[in-house]
Amino acid sequence: MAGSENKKVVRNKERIIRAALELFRVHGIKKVAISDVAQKAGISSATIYNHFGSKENMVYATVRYFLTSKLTDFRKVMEGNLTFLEKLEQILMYKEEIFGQYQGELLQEIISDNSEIQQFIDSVYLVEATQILNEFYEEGKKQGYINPELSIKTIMLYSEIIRKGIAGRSILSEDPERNRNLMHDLMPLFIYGIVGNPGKQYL
Amino acid sequence: MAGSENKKVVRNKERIIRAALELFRVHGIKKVAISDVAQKAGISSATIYNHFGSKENMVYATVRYFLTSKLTDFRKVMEGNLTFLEKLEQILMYKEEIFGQYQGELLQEIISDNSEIQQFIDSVYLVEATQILNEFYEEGKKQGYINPELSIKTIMLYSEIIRKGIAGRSILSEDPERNRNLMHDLMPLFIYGIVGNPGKQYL
Amino acid sequence: MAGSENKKVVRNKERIIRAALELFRVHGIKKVAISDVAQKAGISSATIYNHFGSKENMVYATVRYFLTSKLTDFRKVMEGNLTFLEKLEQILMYKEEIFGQYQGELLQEIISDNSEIQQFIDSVYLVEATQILNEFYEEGKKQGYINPELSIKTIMLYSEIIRKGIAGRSILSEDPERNRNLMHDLMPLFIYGIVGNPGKQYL
Amino acid sequence: MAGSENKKVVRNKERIIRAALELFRVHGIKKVAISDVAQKAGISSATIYNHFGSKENMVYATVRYFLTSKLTDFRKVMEGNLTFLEKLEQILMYKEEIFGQYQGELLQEIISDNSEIQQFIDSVYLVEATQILNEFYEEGKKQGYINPELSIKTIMLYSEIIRKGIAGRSILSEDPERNRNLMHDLMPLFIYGIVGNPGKQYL
DNA sequence: AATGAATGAGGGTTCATTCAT
DNA sequence: GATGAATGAACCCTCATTCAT
Repeated sequence: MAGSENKKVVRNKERIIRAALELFRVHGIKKVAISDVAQKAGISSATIYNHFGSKENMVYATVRYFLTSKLTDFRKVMEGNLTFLEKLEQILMYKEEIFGQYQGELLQEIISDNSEIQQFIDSVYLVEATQILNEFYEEGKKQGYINPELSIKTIMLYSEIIRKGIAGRSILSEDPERNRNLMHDLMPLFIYGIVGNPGKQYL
Repeated sequence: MAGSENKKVVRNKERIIRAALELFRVHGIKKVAISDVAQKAGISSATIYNHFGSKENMVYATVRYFLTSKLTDFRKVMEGNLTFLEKLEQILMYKEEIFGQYQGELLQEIISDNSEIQQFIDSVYLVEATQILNEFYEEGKKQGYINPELSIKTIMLYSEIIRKGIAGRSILSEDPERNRNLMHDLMPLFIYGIVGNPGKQYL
Repeated sequence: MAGSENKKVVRNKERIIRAALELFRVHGIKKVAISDVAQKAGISSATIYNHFGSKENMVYATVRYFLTSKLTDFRKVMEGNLTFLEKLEQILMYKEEIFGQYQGELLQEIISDNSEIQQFIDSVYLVEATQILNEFYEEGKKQGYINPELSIKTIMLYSEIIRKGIAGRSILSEDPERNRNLMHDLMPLFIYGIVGNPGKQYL
Repeated sequence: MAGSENKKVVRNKERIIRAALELFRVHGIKKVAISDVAQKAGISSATIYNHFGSKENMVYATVRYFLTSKLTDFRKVMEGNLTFLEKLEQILMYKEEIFGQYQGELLQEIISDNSEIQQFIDSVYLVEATQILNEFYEEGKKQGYINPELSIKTIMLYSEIIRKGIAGRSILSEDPERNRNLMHDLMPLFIYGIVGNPGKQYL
C-alpha cells in the first residue's frame, strides 16, 4: 500500500505546484498567499507546509519544476529537425517562456532572495542550457550563419539580451499569428543589424 | 518668507520621494512599507499620508517624479553634441535606467494596478520619448546608419527589445568601465547583426 | 469525537459573540475594537478574523445571535399563560431589552450601514415579531381590552413608540423592583390615557 | 478694533458650531472627525483647537448651543396662544427634535462621557424645561384634560416616554403632512389609551 | 498524511492633537 | 488668532506559520 500512498502524495504535491504555477503567472509571486494556492489546489494550507515546510521552499520547488519542464521542452526543440534559423527563432521566442511568461524579474526577485534556487539555476539549469546553446551557435558559425570572428560568449550575451527584451510583457501578444509576423519583421534585424544587408535575402 | 515655507514643504515631499525611490530600487515596491519610507525620510508614517493620502498615490508620485527627471536627462542627451552612434549607445544604456534600474516588471506590476500611472506613462511620458526617438532614427537613416528600407516602427521595436534586454538585472553591472567594454562588444551586433559585415569597421 | 471538535469551535465562536455582546452593551459598538473583544474572549484578534472575516460581519453575527435569542424569549412569553395585561406589560418592558438594552440607536446606526443586518431584521426578525404581536392585539380586542375601532396598525405603532420610549436609557433602572413599580404607575396611562377612566379599575 | 475682532471670533465660533451641528445630524457624532468640521466650516483643524481646546469641548459647546436654541423655541411655543391639546402635540413632536433629530442616544452616549455636558443638561436645561412642563400639566389638570389623580411626575414620565418613542428614527418621516396625520391618529391613544373613550370626541 | 483552528508580526490607514510660523 | 505640517496611538486587517487531533 505504501506505493499507492506514495503516488497519492506525489499527485498532491503536483497539484499544489500546478496551482501555484497558475497563480504565480496571473498575479505574480508576491501577491499569491499560501492560502490562495491551498484553495486552488483544494487542500488546506497546513498540507502545503507538511509538504514543503515554508513558502520559500514551495516557491523553490515550483520554480524548479517549471524550469525543469521547460528545459526538457527546449532540449527537444534543439534536438529536432528544424533549420538553424528556425531554431534561432525558437530560442528567442520559445525560451522566452522560460522566464518571460513568468514575469522574469519577479522570479529573479525571488531567486535573489533564495540561494538554493540560485544554486539550482546556476549549476543545473544554466549549465545545461548554456551547453546546448554553445553547440548550437558553434554549428551556426560552421554553417555561415554567424560571423566566425564573434566570440560565443558575446553571441550568447546578445541573444540573451534579445530574449530578455522579447520576454518583456508588452512585446509578445496572446495572438500567435501576430507574434509570427513580429518575429518575421525582427529576424533580419537580429541577423543583419540595423545597417542591413541589401544583397542578401533572409530565409 | 512664504517662499521659504513652501520650499520646506517641497523639500520634505522630495525627501519622502527620494527615500521611497532608494528603497524601491533596493527592495522592490511591494516589500517596502510606508513605515520604512517614513523611517528613512526621518518622519512619521502619518506625514506621508498627509502628503499623499495613500501608498498607491505615493508610489504614483514617486514614479512620476522619477520618470520626469529621467526624461529630462534623456532629452538633454539627445539634444547634445554626440555622434549618432554615441547617442544610440546612450539610448540603449542610459535609457535603460528609466525602466531598467527600476526592476522594470516590478514597476509594471504597479503600473498595471494603477490606471493613473498608466495614463501618465502612456500619454505624457511615452509620447514624448517616442517623439524624440522618432526624430533620432529618421536622422540615422539620412546619415546612412540605418537601412532606409526598415520602418521606423520596426526599428523602435527592435531597440526597445534590446533596451529591455539590457535593462534586465544581470546584464549591466555597477562598474561603468565594465559596462563600456560590454557595449563595445555588443554594438557591432546591434548594427550588423550576427552575420556581421566584414568589410566595414564599427567606429 | 468529531462532535466534540465541533462543539469546541462553536463554543469559541460563542465566546467571541458573548464577549462582543457584553462590550457592545457597555461601550457601544463603535468604541469597541476587535482587539478588545479578542482580549475579553481570551484569544487573538486574528482568530476573530478567521471566524468572521471582518468587524462588520462579526457585528452582524453578534446582532443576529442576540436578536434570535431575544425573539425566542419573547415567543415563549407570548405563548405562556399570562393574562392579557401581564403580557402587554411584558411586551413593553421585556421586548425593550431586544433593542433597548442595546442602545437602540447605536444598533440602528450599525444597521443602517449594513444591508445584510437590515435584511435580517426586516425580513426575519420583524416579520415574526409583528406576526406574534398582531395576534396578540387581535385577541386584546376580542377580550375587550382594546378599543375595537382602533386599527391594529395604529395600536402597534403606539406600543412601538412606548416600547422605544421605555427602552431609552434613563427610564428603566437596574432594580427590578423599581421597574415594576414604574410599570404599575404607567400601565393605567397606556390603557386609559391621560384623561383616565375614573369608573374602571386597572387590573 | 478689539470689538470687531471679537465679532469675527464669535462668527467663526458659530460657523464651527453650525458645521458641527449639520455633520452630527447627518453622520452621528462619532463618525465626524474634527477635520470634517474644519473643512465644512472652511477653516483649519487647528483653529478649532484654538477655540475649543479639544474635540470633547467642541462637542460640548455644540450641544449646549443646540439645546439652548431649542429651549428658546420650546419656551416660545409654550407661551404662545395654542390650545392645550395643540401644545401637547407640539411637546410630543416638537420637543422630539431636541434630542430626537439628533439621534438622541448618540448624544446621550456623549453626555455620559462628559460630566460637564451632563451637568449643563441636568441643572440648566432640564430644570427649566421641567418647570415649563410642570406648569403646563398643572394647567391641563385644571382644564380637565388630565386626570387630576395622576401625579405630575407620572405624567411627565409618560410624556417623556412617548416623546422618546416618537423621536426614534423610524417613526417620523421627512413629510410634515404625513407626520400630521400620524399624530392625528395617535393623539386619541395618548389621551384615552388603548381602551378608548367612545363617548367623547378628540378635539 | 491532512486539517481546522489559532496566532504573532506586521502593514495600511485614520484621527485627535500639538507646534512653529 | 489662524494655519500648515507633523505626529503617536490606535484600529482594521492579512498572512506565513504552528499545532493538536
